[in-house]
Amino acid sequence: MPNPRLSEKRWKISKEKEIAEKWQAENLYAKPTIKGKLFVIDTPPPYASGRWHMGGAIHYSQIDMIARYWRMAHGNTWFPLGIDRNGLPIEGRVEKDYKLKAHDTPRGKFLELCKTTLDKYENNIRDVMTLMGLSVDWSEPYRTDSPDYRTLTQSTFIELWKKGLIYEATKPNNWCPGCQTTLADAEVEHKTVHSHLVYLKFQLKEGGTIMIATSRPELLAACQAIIVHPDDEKYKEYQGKTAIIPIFNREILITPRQEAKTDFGTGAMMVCSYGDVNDVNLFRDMKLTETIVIDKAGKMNKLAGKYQGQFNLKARKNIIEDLKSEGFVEKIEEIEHDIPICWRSKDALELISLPEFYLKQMEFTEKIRELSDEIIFHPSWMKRPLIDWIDAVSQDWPISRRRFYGTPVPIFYCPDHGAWVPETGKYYESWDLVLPCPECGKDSKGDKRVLDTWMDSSVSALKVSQYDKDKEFFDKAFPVFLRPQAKDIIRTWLFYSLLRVYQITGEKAFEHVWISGHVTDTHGKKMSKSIGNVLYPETFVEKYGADAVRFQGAAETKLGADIRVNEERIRGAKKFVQKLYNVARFISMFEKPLTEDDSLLKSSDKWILSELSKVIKKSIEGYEEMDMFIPATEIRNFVWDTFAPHYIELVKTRAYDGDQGAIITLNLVLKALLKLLAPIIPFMTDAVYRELYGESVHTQKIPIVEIEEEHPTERLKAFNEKVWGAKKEKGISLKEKIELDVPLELKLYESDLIAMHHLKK
RNA sequence: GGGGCUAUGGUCUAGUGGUUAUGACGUCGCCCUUACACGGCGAAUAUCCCCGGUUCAAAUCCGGGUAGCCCCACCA
Repeated sequence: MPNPRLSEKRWKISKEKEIAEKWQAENLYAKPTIKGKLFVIDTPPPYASGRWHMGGAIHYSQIDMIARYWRMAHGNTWFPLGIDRNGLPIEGRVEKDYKLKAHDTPRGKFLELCKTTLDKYENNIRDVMTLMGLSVDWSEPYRTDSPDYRTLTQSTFIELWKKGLIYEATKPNNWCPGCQTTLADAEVEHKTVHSHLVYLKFQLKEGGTIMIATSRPELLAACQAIIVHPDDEKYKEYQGKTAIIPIFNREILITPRQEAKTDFGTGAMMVCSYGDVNDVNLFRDMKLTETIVIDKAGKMNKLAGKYQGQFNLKARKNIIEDLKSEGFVEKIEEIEHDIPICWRSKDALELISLPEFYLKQMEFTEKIRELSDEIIFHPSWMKRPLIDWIDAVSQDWPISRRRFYGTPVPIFYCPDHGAWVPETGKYYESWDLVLPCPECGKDSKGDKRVLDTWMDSSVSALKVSQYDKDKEFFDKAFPVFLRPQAKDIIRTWLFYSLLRVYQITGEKAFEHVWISGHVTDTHGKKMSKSIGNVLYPETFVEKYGADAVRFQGAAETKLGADIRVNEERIRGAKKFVQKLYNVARFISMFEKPLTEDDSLLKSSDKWILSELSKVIKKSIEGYEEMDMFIPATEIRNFVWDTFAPHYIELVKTRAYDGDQGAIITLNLVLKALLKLLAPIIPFMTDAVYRELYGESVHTQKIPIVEIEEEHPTERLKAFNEKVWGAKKEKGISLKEKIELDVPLELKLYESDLIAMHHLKK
């Protein structure tokens, strides 16, 4: 056996590290210089508030596959990186890690702790990204908490303020008692809880009683009306009468309103500030006076009388007891209903009125729907959740947060001239800053609040396209080629990005949007620390290599579906990487062919090349749809089911004899396979390509279809299987001779078949 | 209450009108055939969720269910 040029018998996964370093040294993934259209990827800036698990590793590997393919197929691709560092998650992490409360800690000190903690997690993310072989350009990562990035956020704020799209208003909004801040609707999740529906008798001033059902009896003190449906015969005579609130003995009016449903509870409903959004609307429409009885910590305030100081759940329990003992309770039903909770802390939300800044979005929803029709979604049905959310948007976006680690609201207050905004293009640490009023020069203090972190990340498309830095680059890069992201942030990151970028540029932010499912554990369960099913990438990379982890990430499920991490499958992927290496090693035994002259090719050679052409075509189609499942499985099946067992066996003898046709073909196929798989398994393919062909595979062009001929592939395979079966049946070894005729339709390949099977006539 | 996705051998999965229904893992035989035993050859294992319909023909199209996951929605 001749010496293979690939000397190592096995592919050593420890080589992945060397290769990654080589990529760095050669600066392979640098920002393209400007010529023609630029393909910029609006990489999701990972949030640096915790150790990265398999979810991040696989998600970003998939994005990397798109980036690598696009670079090889279309050139001019830039895969930058940002790190998201603003907002609640890091504050929560710091409060937990250091066992303190942000509101009780000096602001400067707290911000410093956030920074250090962020750096720690950011390093972990970078390590994992390097480990996974991401082809990001590390040279200029942006951080959303850097003065540079925050300048962009503030400048866009100032622009929109001047356009009149931002205003301050006091209206009831989602309040998280745990995080001590207002939240946007997009940050609200729902949870089903067991609760009680309490039927209460209200005395009427005019005599008699009316019964209402409520799940929030602790809000009785805030009750301002009872409504009944205008057509409800049961309550016709009650309309306009006055009821007396139990315990608090305040008088309220019974009013007919369409909103009351005759078939729920008793048909009569109390309206309090604020049990839910329905109440908010009724207060507004009926011009009721709001009475807030729950404070910002979630405790009852002094308006709640004897219940003051109790958390609302506790107060609810107590008031039910009191109502019972005073004979107001008719009955109590067990119910299940959904309550709004905070996306971060999972605390139950209250509706509280506070002055906040709002960004107008109601008047833009129609436009965003139109823009979304101009964007190609991968997969197409993922547009649905976005449209659903657009339809669900019901109020403007509250963008100010009563928190600390965020971009400060760039608003200053002159004692004489009121709120004003400074010039764009600079960073303002407003909470710690006093500026002279542009009108009168008087000291103007900055606002103490910060912006919703989505105000920062929603302009990432502008950041990566150099909107604020490089006009020439921006013109070539905008709208941004691709927004890849996970499905759980459609209503936040995707929606807000489309909104904000449109408000600034008047255009769609992206040409393509690629949305992936969740990465789950082996059983399809979301990974979570409390369940204890969290898997970390380092373990798998160490055992099977990043190539194998990536391959399973590509070959596991189709576009948009959830991805299950499965160790068995990663092991299977490792086998495939090894199999391909073995094929390459076999081919490397023969001297590199001097020409690629196709007049030297035999029928068998043309057969495998036309099979290869089909695989290339299908793979490219898959890659263009950004669905790596297609190339991964197509190529895998081709290598394992066609190329290795049939073609290689067919031409082995010829190749050992030094036949150029066979050797040229083997190399052509190998090169094509390495290139086609390079986006998915970048390490092994690069090592082999460099060793055999002297260049990096990642700087190659994706191959195009070369030969298309009709060949009886299935019959060829069937014949081989027939011979193997026959030898097996006779109990003879494969190298023994056997008497069999080559069928007529396979005459073209007769000489190879005879040599392969040791046929005799 | 509305919507999306999914439903195929023990497990996972391919398959958008005609196939002996793919492949992987696992199981069971046989084999170190000069790239590969992390391999090769072969075997067993499927009422293609249920009920109707369209069609010469349905896993595949249509209607209606059921189950799981997810999203949206003010049932007090």
